[in-house]
Amino acid sequence: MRPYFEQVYDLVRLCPRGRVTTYGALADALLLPSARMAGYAMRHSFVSDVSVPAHRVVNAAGRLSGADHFPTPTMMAELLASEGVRVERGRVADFGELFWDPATA
DNA sequence: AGTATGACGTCTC
DNA sequence: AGAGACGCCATAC
Repeated sequence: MRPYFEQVYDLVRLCPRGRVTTYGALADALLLPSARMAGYAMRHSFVSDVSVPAHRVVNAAGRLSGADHFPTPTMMAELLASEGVRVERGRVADFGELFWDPATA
């Protein structure tokens, strides 16, 4: 059994460009006991040298809850925007359509 | 070994 | 709609 974080990283890396997923969905797909672990792993991934498209992971409401943890608060939205994801007022506009279910990966 | 801490989720006010 | 309370459980200290 590999470390929790690594499992989360691998799954997030599978997220197609221009799509987004949620912490809860990741937790469910990985059978994580709680969604907090997904977020915790993401935060740790940033301090680690792991390259993970963390900007594609948002909370259940499509909010960019992790934006504050990026080098700059606007970086997350910029990255998403550059992939064709519309971000308005700190949340994904077409979250319902852009949502990518990690369980179907 | 015990306490504190969350890039969450859901309910309540 | 916005804000606060609580449950969740692996890591960090």
